[in-house]
Amino acid sequence: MKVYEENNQVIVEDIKDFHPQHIFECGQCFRWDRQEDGSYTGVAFKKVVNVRMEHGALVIKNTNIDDFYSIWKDYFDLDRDYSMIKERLSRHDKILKEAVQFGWGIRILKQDVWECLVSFIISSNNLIPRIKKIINNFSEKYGQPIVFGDKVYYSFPEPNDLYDLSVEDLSFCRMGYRDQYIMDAVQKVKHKVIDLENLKHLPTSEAKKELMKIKGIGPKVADCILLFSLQKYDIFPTDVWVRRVMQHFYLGSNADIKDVQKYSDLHYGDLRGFAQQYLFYYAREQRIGK
DNA sequence: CCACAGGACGGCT
DNA sequence: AGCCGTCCTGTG
Repeated sequence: MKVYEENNQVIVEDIKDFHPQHIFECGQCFRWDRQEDGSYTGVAFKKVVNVRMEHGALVIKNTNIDDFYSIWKDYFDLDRDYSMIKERLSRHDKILKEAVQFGWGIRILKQDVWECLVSFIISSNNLIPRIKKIINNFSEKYGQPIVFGDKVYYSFPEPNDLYDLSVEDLSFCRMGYRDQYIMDAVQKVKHKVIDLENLKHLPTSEAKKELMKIKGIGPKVADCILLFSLQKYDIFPTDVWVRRVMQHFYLGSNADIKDVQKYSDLHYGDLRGFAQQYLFYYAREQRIGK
């Protein structure tokens, strides 16, 4: 990995298994938007950057070497060998091999825990375009403005920004009944009922139990937080799309979520999280099961 | 106007 | 423990 900075951008040469469209549209994040030239602009860790691939190099605009090493290298999971993961998964069966080929440039981002937690509470019983809109409303109101190009972006609000709010203060975000769940999360963080920084160090099942103390976090939402921000890869978040693709290819239409969990435990082992991402993206883009 | 799409809660057995 | 009506908003 050769890295250098020029003109307020960082260029990382010889990057494999990285395709912005796959990464930002496989359902793991909500704050990245496709630009007309196919690049993606997004907000993470209070920064706005634009990302694209060019001749095998990753080009990150509006950043510098320091931020690359303190933020983006980890965020984009650049130290992980995805070729190895894809090879191992492809050996499983024809379906998974096809899903891996289809989403060849997927990476699992290492997102901020608080942002991920709030975002996936909002995601429950909800559709992706609306989730993005709600998170934008929320950030615009309680985050900090960041100018990039001719636009203003907003950082994701931190717990401190929200301590004094009431549910009524969230109503304009249009998140519906989920507003009280967000306030419950704010209160539990404020009063240290849950310690977000410590979750990473707990075993997966313990961390999951902790997360589910918050209203609005059930098994699926907890699994997403574990996978996308706590680096727990031995889980298989199962939403309707994942259930459908598993029914369609492996388990038949009578399979429920428990059957899906059992199957993934048995077959994908420590690569469950990665398998889920390839299958989810494949299922959604191909509208499998619909 | 109605049907539908999305997980979790809570009250019921 | 498991079942199921209900929660909110936006789209077709």
